Amino acid sequence: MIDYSRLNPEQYKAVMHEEGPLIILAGAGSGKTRVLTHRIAHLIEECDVNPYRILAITFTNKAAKEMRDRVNRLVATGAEDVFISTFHSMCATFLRRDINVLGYEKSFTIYDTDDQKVLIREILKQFQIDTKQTKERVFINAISSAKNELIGPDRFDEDARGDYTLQKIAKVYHEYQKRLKANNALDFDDLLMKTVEMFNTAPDVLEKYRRRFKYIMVDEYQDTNHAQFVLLKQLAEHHTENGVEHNLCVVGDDDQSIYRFRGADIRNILDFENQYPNTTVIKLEQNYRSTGTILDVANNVISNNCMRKEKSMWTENEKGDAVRLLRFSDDRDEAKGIIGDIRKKHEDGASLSDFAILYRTNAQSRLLEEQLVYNGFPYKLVGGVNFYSRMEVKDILSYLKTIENGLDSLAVRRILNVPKRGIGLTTADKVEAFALENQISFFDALCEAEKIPGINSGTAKRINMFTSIIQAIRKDVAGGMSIADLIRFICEKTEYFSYLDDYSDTDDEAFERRSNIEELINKAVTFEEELRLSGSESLPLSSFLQEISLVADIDEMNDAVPGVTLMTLHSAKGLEFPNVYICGMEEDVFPGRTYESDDNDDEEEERRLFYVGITRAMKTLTLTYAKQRMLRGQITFSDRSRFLKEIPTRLLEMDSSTSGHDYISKASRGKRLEFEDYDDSYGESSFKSRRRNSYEDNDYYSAPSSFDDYEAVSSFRKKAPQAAPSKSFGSKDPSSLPYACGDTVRHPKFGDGVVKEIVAGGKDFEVSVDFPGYGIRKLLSSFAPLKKI
DNA sequence: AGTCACGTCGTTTTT
DNA sequence: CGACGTGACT
Repeated sequence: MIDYSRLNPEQYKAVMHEEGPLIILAGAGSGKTRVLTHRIAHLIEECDVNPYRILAITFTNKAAKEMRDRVNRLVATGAEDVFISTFHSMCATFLRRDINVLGYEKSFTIYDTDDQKVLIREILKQFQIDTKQTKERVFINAISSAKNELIGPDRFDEDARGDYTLQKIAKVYHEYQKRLKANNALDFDDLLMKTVEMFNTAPDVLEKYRRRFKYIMVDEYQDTNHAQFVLLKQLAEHHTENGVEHNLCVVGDDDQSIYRFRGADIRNILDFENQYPNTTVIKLEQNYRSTGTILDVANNVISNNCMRKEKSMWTENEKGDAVRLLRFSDDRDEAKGIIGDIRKKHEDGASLSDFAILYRTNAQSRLLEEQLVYNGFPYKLVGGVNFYSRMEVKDILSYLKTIENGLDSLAVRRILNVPKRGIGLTTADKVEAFALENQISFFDALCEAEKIPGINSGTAKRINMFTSIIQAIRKDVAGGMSIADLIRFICEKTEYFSYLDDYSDTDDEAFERRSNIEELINKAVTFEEELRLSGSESLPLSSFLQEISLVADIDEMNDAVPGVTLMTLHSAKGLEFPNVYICGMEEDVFPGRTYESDDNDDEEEERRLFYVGITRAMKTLTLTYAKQRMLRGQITFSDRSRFLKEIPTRLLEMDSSTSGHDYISKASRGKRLEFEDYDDSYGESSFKSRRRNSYEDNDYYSAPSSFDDYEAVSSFRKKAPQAAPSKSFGSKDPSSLPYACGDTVRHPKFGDGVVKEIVAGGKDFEVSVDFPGYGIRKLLSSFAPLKKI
């Protein structure tokens, strides 16, 4: 029996809704995930629906995992049969089964943005297009948005008539698709577009899914694009003997639509009722997350948008603290101030995991990280350089791809001369030309290297070395080697580690790169274990490659690891934290440059982003800005964000120690701040005194205050996350390790864990450590940056 | 073929 | 400022 007692009347109504289209307009913090999970549970437990016939689509893998866990807790059995997935993974799964109707191999690989860039670059070179005139970005963006609109190269061509630039793009688009197909690869946008295409081409395939999925649920509907809209329309026609029914339930909040830049079409949510007649509309307007004050701020800000469905969020929660607005002289002071503030609260007993610092662009994380490291605070950074796009990881993945699917020329080309084999660019180009001419793949051309004109026997020999390594590995894989062993095998055969040593500038860097490979091996182990447990019959290697090409940064976040969370406002969507800081509240930072046009749409999207940020906060919200900031290498002065003016002053508290003036208490009293009144331009002297004023009175505060100190921090930063290299390298005696069984150790990535077992192997020791939230990890003592604590 | 040094350009945001 | 690509040199 399911417990519905914690649902409010609207939530209950949504949960009980069974047949027919349903749109749930769920404001921030209104418990929409609770509604979705309860609805799934209700269908399974009380309506006797086979879980296998329910499809739930989320925005990220993390959200999907969370949803599955929660459904699991609600229903007795069957939760694992519900198809819970992201749009992209779902499409990849569908395509794996039937993409052959479009003339692709089922073993297709998925190209990430880097691969995309490489391919586009090659094409531009081939066509001798001057990238100074039209930058490659333009091509990538144009192709991507075309695909999101389901416009193929031919349609694009037709539409481009009369426009020189568009025609140029059309030509590139054609070639791009041709090459993708030749490489048996799909890019992210293809996953959606090709699925729609597959359904159009093979109605029987579509019918299979239409019959299967009787109930479809979509989260974050406001961020769907046209392709996703069409895909849903295709899928949601469930045929019964009485005709067609649309058991499509979408959940969204137009105020939280923040992905217009990547094709999200807000009209999908605004027009849903017109698209599906007889739609039931339910609004969830009670907020359970934030204090009254925070919600009040959010409502005030978002009310400045015109393009929105009217709704008003309310809460029964207490009013809580005022929202703080802190001013700093520059970006470094801002970082110091925020971390100092967290430190204060932490010493008063708050857990570091309760804090999140949000910013507009990833570049803003650096100074914050510096301060966190300086203070010795653990932190979790979401975004930035993706783990899977690190050079060494991409290298290994390219080996895996080559072994799995020799058609992916991009992967083959990448590793052809990695580690160095004396096969240069000119040779690779000759091979490519030969492959093109003879209509064979790049790899097959390599196999016939001696036949390629212009390649001497010496070079051909070296090429043969490469191809025979690949073929040797392929043979061993057929013998049923695990992915983890396969990676180790690749590293061994190619002497990859010694290549890394040569390649890296410092020992630290080499160490870091090795650790990343270790980490990849760990991920492979975990993946294969899960795959085995789930009883899936899909091929481990290809599903592994698919899975990792579809992980988002946010998916990698682990809630069990303690620490301050750092991420962009975009990544923060769907999350909540007791204490939230939003930094860089300045014009040209947030909102970012919208100089192109006076387009209100851009401003409104930025405002929604701000709204998303505000509504992440449960207890306290702190907004900060700096008068002066380093922006792409230039010191720039900027004004406060226009959004700050939209917050009534009665809800704000300005820190007088940072402002240096007591403007607020006098100026406020119910009316809005007129920021122009406070011209806070100040000279060097006040800059210094402010600096002193801010935090020096805190006797525990010891962040660097001079440039020299800062230099010390930088070098410290480099070393801090890593433990001293193990002195036991080469030794066989476990007691020479700085830790032993039962000790608690710290890992920069996994946090704290307990050493379970130490086994001597090869040159060093394999240490098993139980990290809460990650499970037991096997690490090599000479690689793993473990530190006893 | 591989290395080094210089120039350029750039920043949203992400599946 | 720093990453990255191009070009000249060994």
